[in-house]
Amino acid sequence: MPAKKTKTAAPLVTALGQHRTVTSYDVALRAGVSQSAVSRCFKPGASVSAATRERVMKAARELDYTPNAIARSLITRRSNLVAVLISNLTNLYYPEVLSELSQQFVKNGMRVLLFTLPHEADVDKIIARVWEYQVDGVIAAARLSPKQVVEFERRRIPIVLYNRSLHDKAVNAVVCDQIAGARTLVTRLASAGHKRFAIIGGPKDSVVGQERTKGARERIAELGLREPLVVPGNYDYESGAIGLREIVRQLGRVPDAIICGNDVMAIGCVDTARHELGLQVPAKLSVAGFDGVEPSTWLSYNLTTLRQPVQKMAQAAADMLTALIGNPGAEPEKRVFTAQFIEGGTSRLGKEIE
Amino acid sequence: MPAKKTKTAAPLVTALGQHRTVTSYDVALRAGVSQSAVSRCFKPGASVSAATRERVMKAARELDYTPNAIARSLITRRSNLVAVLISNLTNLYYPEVLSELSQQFVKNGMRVLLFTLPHEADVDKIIARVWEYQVDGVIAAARLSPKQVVEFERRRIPIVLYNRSLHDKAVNAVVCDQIAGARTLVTRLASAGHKRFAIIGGPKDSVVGQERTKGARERIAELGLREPLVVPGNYDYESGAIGLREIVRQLGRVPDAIICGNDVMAIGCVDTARHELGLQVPAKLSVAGFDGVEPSTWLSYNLTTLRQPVQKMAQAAADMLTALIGNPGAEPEKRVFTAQFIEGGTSRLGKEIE
DNA sequence: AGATTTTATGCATTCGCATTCTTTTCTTGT
DNA sequence: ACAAGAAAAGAATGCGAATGCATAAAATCT
Repeated sequence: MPAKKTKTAAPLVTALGQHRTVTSYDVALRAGVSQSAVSRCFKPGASVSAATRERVMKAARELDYTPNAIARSLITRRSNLVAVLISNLTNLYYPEVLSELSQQFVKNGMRVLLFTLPHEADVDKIIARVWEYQVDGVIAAARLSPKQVVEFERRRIPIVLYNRSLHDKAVNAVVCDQIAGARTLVTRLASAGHKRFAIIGGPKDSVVGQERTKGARERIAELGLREPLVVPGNYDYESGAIGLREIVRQLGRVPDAIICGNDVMAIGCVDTARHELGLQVPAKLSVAGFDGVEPSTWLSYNLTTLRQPVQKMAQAAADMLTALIGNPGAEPEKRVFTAQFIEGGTSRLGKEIE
Repeated sequence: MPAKKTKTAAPLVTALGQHRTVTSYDVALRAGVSQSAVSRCFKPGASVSAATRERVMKAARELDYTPNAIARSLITRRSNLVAVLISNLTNLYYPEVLSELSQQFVKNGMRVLLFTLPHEADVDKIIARVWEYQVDGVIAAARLSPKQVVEFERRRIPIVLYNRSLHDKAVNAVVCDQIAGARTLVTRLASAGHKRFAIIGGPKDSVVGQERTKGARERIAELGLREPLVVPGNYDYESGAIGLREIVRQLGRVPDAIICGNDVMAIGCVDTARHELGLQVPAKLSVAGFDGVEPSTWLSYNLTTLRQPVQKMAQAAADMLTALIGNPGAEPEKRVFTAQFIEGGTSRLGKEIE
C-alpha cells in the first residue's frame, strides 16, 4: 500500500536553482493548517477564525503567496476574464472606449483580454482564440457578422455589442442613436439655410455609418431638399480628403454642407478644403462630423459634431455584461444613448447663408 | 470498494437545461479512444495515427470541442498570457503602441491581458492583479517605480520596459534615443538661425520627458545659446496652450522656437499661438514636438517632430519578451531606436531668420 | 452539567488537460 | 512465420485551489 501523502513538501528552490511557484499548500504547511484553511482565508466571507486567518496571512506574506487565478478558474468555472474585441485602435474613437471599459471592468474585479481585429485578418481565426480562455463574457466593439455573434450565444458566452447591433435579431447592445443624431444635424444645418448637402459615408459594412447616412438622407428628403451626393469613406483622414475632392468633382461645385461619417474624416475634409482647395470653412462650406473625439475640440477645427457619451456608454456596457454574467438567461437588452450636438465652428448655424 | 470510473459520462445537457462544457473526455468517448489520445491530437507533433486523428477531429468538430486553455495552463505552467501595462490610452501615442503589441503577440500565439493604469489609481493594487494570472511576461509602457520593476524580477516574471528604463539598474527595455533626438532638433533649428529657445517639458516623473528636455538643454548650451526657459507640461493639449502663455508671460516676448515634450502639446501650442495670440507659426514662432503621432501629419499642423518608429519598437518589444519567456536567464538587453526627424512646416528650417 | 447549536477545521475529491509509464498493435527483417 | 523493434494507444497521475461532507471545538441554551 502506498504511503499516505507525506507532510514534507518539496523544497521551493531545487538544487538547480529552479523555482517552484508557491502554492496554498506551502502556506498551509508554514502556518500549520490545512490547505483548505488557506483557501478559505482568501475567500471573503468564508468561515475562518481570526487566529487562523492571522497565521495564514502571515505565512502567505512571508512566502509571497498569491492565489493562482488559473487554478481557481478551473474549479470555479469562472475565469473573471472578459474579452474585448476592438477593430481598430488607430481609430481615435476606440482607445477612449477601451480605456473606459478597462477601468470599469477592473473596478468590477474582472480582467480584460484584448483582441484587436485588423481588417485584413481572418476574424474567425482570432475569435477562435476567444473560446479557449473560457472568458466569462465578451464586449464586441468590432465588426462581427451576425453568424459570429450567434456563435457566441450558442456557446453561452454573454456578449454585449458596443455601438452596433443586428437588424434581424435581438441582442445585448449599447448604442448611440445615430439616426436621431444625423437628423438633428441636418435639421440644424437646414434651418440655418443650408440647402445642398453632400455626405462622406462610412464603410459599407459599418452599421453605424449606414445609419448616420440614412438618418441624414431621410431628413434631407423630408425637408424637401435635393438628394445629397453620397461618397464612400473609410473613417480615416485621407477618406475625408478624397471624399471632398470627389464631391467637388462630381457636383462641379461646392455644396453648402458636407456631413462626414466621423470626426476624423470631417477633419480631413476641413483641412483639404482650407489648405488644398483654398475653400473657407465655414464661410464657403460647412462641415460636420460624428463622435466628438478629442481632436475635434482643438482650436484649428472646433468641429461641429455629435458627441457620443463614451464614458456613460462604456459604463453601461460593462455593467450590462457583468449583470449578464451573473444571470445568463436574461432577455436581450438594448441601451440607447443620445449624442450631444456640439455646435462648433465648422458650420454656419446662425442663418448666415444667402 | 468503489466502482471503477465508469464509461458512461454525464450528459452534456442536464434535465434543468444547464450546459456542461465539452471536455476532451467527451470527445474521447465519442471517438472511442482515450482522453490522452484526444490530448495528443491537439498537440502538434505528437504521436497519433492518421486514423485516430481523423476520428478525434471529427468528434471534436461535432461536439464543438475547444481545448480549455485554463486547464492546459495549469498543467503546462505556461499561460500564454502577456500583461501589457499602459498608463494612459487617451495619450494618442499609446493606442498605436498597444495595437502593434497586440498584433505581434497574437502572431506569436500569446494573448494580451490589458491593464490600464489611471494616474490617480493605486498602481500597486492593479499590479497585484498581474501576479494572479500567471502571465508569462509583462510589457510595461507605464510609469513604474524601480521598486515595482524589481518586484517583477523577483517573481521571475520577464519584463520589458517600453520607452523607459531605469537609471540605476540594467533592465530589458526598448527605447528611442530621446537625447539624440532632442539634440538633432536643436541643431537643425539653431543652424536655421533660431537663437532663443523655450521648452514645454513633460511631467516630472516621465523619464522620456526628462531626457528630451535634457538633450535639448545640453545642445543649446553647447551651441553657446542663451539658456532656454523650461515650463512644465502634462503631455496634453491644454498643457501646450498653458505652456505657451506662460513662456510669453515670463519672457515678455516670443522666443524663436518652442520645443514641446510631445506632439499633442506642440499642437496645443501651435493652435494657441495662431488662434489665441494671433502669432503666425512658423513665421513668428517655430514649434516642434516629439512622437510623430497621426494628427501631427494633418495639414493644419504638419508638425516638425521626431517620429518614433513605433511599429519597429513594438515588434522588438514583443520579440524580446517572447525570447525572454523561452530563456528566462538571459542578460538584460536594451534596444535603442533612433527617431526620424520630420521637417514639417511649423518651423523655419531654411535660414529664414534675420 | 449535559444537551444542542454554531463555528472552525480537515479530508478527500474535483475541475480539464498534459504527460509519464506501460501495454498493445503494427512493421519489418530474416 | 516469428522475433525484435518502433509506433500508437491507454491508464494513471498531478497541476493548484475550491468545496461538500464529516468531525471537532467552542458557544449557547436548558
